[in-house]
Amino acid sequence: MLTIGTLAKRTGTKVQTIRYYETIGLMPEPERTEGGQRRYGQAELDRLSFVRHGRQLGFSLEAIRDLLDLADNPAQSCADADSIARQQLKQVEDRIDRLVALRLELKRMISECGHDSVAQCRVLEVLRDHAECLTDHNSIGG
Amino acid sequence: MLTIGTLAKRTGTKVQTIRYYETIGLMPEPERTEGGQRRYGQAELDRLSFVRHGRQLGFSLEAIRDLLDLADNPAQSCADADSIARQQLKQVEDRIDRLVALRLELKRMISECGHDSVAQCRVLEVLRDHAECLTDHNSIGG
DNA sequence: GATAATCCCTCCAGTCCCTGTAGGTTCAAG
DNA sequence: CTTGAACCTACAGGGACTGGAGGGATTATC
Repeated sequence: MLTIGTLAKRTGTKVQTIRYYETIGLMPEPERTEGGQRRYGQAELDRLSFVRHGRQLGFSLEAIRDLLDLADNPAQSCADADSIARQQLKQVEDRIDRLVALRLELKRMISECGHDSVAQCRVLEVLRDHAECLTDHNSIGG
Repeated sequence: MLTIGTLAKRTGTKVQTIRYYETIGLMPEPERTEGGQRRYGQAELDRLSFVRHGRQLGFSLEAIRDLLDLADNPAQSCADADSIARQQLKQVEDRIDRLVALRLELKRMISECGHDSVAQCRVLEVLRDHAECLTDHNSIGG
């Protein structure tokens, strides 16, 4: 029987976040001690690990909820899970592309800077000048 | 003289977002027509492009504000801008690493799935089983 | 068995970065 | 001059947490 703090540490989650997951129905209401404190078992540890891992991988809580629903009703086909994964893969590749472009830009900014002299600092120009060519009207993320 | 809608289109921003940037002081209060509608010029287009580009590249509004402050006071050294860029680069590389790991995971999930049969669908197991090894107690981002 | 440190509880407000809606006004085209 | 799109303000909501106040429970130590 794990306390909420232990569960938090084991999964790299904040205690409040676990309680938040409970309020939105992503985590079940756990057992309580006589004093009213939450106690968790292996099932909850697994489930929270799943959630956290999904979040770290960029899934929205909504997508994670869908996957958990699939897990809770294993009699269904995995086509749904597959399509969720495919959708996610696209977004992930998009993000990687943009971040790689950013990395390049930042490296160039840093290499062109570092002279401690305004005349040679092009950080701001770089960011401004490339604004239009890179505007792709996509959502920024979040 | 550009309307807010035109500015929005040119920069891939929503109209409300531009007004929001104004309320938080990231964009200046623009000229108005007699009727009270906002009209923008090249300076605002540049500034907003800068902001959006920064956002697309993963900068927080706070970091962007810092950079804009530097741009507004060009008499300072660029050491500050440089350190902002360096900090950002680290975060970007972190995110890339995590996303690349995710991509791999997702690809494996998809390749192992697609059989439309529960017995062979390992999506959920993959996500759960790898939860602990990848827990790194880092912030998830945002 | 008392005490102190640490953890836990609820409730609620705040953060970040927008996004959407309601109800009304202005502008440009035909 | 009328229509319809675009604009205005003001405010609520959303996603995913995060932090704090004020108080109770548990555990380790003396």
